[in-house]
Amino acid sequence: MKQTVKRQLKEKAILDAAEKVFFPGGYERAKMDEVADACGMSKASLYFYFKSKEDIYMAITYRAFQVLIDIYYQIIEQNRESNGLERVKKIFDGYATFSEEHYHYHEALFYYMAMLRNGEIEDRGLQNSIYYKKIQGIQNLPIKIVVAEIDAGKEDGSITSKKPSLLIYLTSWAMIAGFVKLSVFGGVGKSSINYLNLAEWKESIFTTAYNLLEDK
Amino acid sequence: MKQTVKRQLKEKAILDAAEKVFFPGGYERAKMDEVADACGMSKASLYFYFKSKEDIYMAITYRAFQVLIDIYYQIIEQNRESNGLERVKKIFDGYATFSEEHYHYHEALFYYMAMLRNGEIEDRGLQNSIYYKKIQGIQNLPIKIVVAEIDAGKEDGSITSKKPSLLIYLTSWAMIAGFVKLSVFGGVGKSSINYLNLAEWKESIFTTAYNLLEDK
Amino acid sequence: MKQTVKRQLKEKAILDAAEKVFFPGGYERAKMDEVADACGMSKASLYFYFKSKEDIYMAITYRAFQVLIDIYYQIIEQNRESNGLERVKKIFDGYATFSEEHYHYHEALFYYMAMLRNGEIEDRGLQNSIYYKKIQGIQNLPIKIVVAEIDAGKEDGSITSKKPSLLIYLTSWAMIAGFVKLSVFGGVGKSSINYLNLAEWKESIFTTAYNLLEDK
Amino acid sequence: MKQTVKRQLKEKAILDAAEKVFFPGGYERAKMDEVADACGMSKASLYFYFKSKEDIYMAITYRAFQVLIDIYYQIIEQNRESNGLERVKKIFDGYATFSEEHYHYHEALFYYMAMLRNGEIEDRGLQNSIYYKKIQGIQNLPIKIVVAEIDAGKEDGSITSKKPSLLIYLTSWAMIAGFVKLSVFGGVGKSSINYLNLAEWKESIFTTAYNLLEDK
DNA sequence: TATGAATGAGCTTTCATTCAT
DNA sequence: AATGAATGAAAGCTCATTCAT
Repeated sequence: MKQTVKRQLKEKAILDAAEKVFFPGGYERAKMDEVADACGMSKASLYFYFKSKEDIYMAITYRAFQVLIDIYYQIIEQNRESNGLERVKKIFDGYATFSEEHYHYHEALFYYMAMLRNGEIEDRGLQNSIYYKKIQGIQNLPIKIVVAEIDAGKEDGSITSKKPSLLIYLTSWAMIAGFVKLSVFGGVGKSSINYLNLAEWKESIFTTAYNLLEDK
Repeated sequence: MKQTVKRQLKEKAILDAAEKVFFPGGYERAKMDEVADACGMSKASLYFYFKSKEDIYMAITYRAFQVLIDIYYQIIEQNRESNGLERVKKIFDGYATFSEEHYHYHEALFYYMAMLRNGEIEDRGLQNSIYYKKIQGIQNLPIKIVVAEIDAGKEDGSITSKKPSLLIYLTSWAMIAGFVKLSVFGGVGKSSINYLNLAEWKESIFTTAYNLLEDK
Repeated sequence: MKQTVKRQLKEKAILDAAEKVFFPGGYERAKMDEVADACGMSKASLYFYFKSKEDIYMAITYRAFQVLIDIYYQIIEQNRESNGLERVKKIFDGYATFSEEHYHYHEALFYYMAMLRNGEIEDRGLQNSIYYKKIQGIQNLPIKIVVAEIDAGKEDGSITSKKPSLLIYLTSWAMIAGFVKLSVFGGVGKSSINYLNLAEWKESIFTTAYNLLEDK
Repeated sequence: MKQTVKRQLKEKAILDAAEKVFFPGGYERAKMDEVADACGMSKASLYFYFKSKEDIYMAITYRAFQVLIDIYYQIIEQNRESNGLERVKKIFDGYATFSEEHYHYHEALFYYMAMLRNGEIEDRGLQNSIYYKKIQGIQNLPIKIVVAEIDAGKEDGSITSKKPSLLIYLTSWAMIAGFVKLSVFGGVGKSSINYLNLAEWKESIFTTAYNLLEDK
């Protein structure tokens, strides 16, 4: 039992280091040497705990899913008393917070989805990665959870929209994810026309998302 | 003069090939050898026309901006008679079409923006790339163009929203871009909950975007 | 005493496993991990019982010598009544059987002799291997035994050849060993010219070998 | 044309170097770094001329076949006037010379045959090696050539043996190959019993081989 | 005794880039 | 203008061996 704990601690240390190394420059540009340095182990040790570089990346992606799912569950837990509408709004806020505070996890999620789309999982021989399998087990949870909450809101009457719950969620997700990706532009733009009050924009995004729940 | 034309033709050939090579697997995974093969030149020749691999990528990104801007201009041209609202709606449609038909350009645009955000331009010594400079000259145009049209719509009374035009555009862009990125999920999902009618979703996205113009 | 027995049992288990792992692909391609797996021990344990990978190989080579010598002794024992000629013939048969049934031991013997030739024993720091020393003690026995039998045959008149006994043995050994190595060709060849009846060939080999004993 | 010549020269240089590096310690122990050093090129250049380490080895093996075949052809050419028996005897001598003077080629031939036997060609992804394909084209030639000469000898009456020609050749080959492998023992043995006059032994080997042609 | 963990030192191979012609 | 050839500098991964417990 102790062994297992120790091992998990080490794996965590590696993943923590890997995140630091992988995210600034992207997966491809990161080097295993750097990961090893970053966690004070030898490169060979990395391979004792993980099968390959890609395996580490899959483990991080798994974390990304876990973190998002945890956030969702927590929000639901903490708003047990509220109605569905309130909970779903909080969830939207939660996603925005997640993608701002854990921008790299957000990226990892999208990177993973792109891999799914392109069929790269098999190209890269990832079918056997334990972490890929773990991800498969939970990759639909974020959607499932929120859709269930939207449904609950419809049931308790707080959400009046007639749109399919899945459609509501995905549209909101798209909007918020797009916002996160683009928000860089509000800050980067230097010409007057580009100037945008980020806070104001964000508020607008959320208003629009909330509106979806009310079928306006 | 002839020389220049010839050179441009070669450059075009290289970029056409590079697009085919770069996009399926991403910039990092693409190899100059493949680009050379794809355009029937020697690797060394590539370096006669472009300074580096990244330079080629910048040239492609420049193309991406050009293509989008062209689409916008064309739409405006072809709808000179309509009012601002109609033109802006067409522009939204145009962006969706662009990102579906030229998915790789869409990606290139976002890749470029990510580089801006992370300050990687300098990290990778791209400040001197001619194409980077060219991009700088037009990178704000897409926004400028659309914002101008929204303003026109407000002027001619067809757009009633009180929101800042930039905000309207960016929010719509975010939504549509997010949709494009996520639409994979509608197709990938196999469980019943994940099943989503893509056309329906898209319609919903556009309705929401259009609504932004009317301040509902 | 018990300890020693236990230890010997473990060593045997390791060597059994090592043989299975070493031979299909050769010594260099075999991995200690595989040996460990094959005998259900940890890699580290291997190093408790043997000094190194090469040491294990030396131990196997020692086994190879032992097995061959045992076969010789047994044949002699079982043919105590026969004359020298008969015993030597049986020994030749025995060698063929040995090299067919224990092909890997046969290979090990030759691998060892190649190492002797190239002076690799010292190159690889094997002088101190206990098993190398053990081998040194018996490496000449196979020759000695058979030469003695040939001499006996000459003495009892059953072997009429005037050739030196050592020469007779080595020539026969060469022939049979060469046959074993080449017999693959009889089977591999697909063109009609390559077709060879292996049994017929083997018989011819033995006839030739037997003839050596009769000085034809 | 000049280009091709130059390239062939370089390839030759690499193979010459590789032989020096590969043979003393064996293929597995050799390092590409050493090969590069030995021919004064960069390691990367090696990969410009050859696809992989194994490819180089296949090229060397191809050489081995070529050298042996050349020797056979030369002997036949130079003994056009003699009868079949004489030519075949000379060929036997030729093989012995080949395997003594080019011991490493001799080894390469056997290494290759072992690979065929074990089906390692496919295991190691060698099916696509150009040199593997080249080898396939000539691997049966040595046998074919000699068998044809034995047949010729039977025709002209100089070879009286009734044995199948293939069998005669393979038996002789086995004997001589075995001799080459074992001859180390004549030199290595230190005890009196091991002392063997190599020349005498060799003579005996050849006498035996020659006898095969006369069906004694 | 036994082993999970750790690692130094390599390994083959890759690739963007440059050079010589 | 074009390219075959060359290469420096990695990169990911491996493995026999050792250490700590």
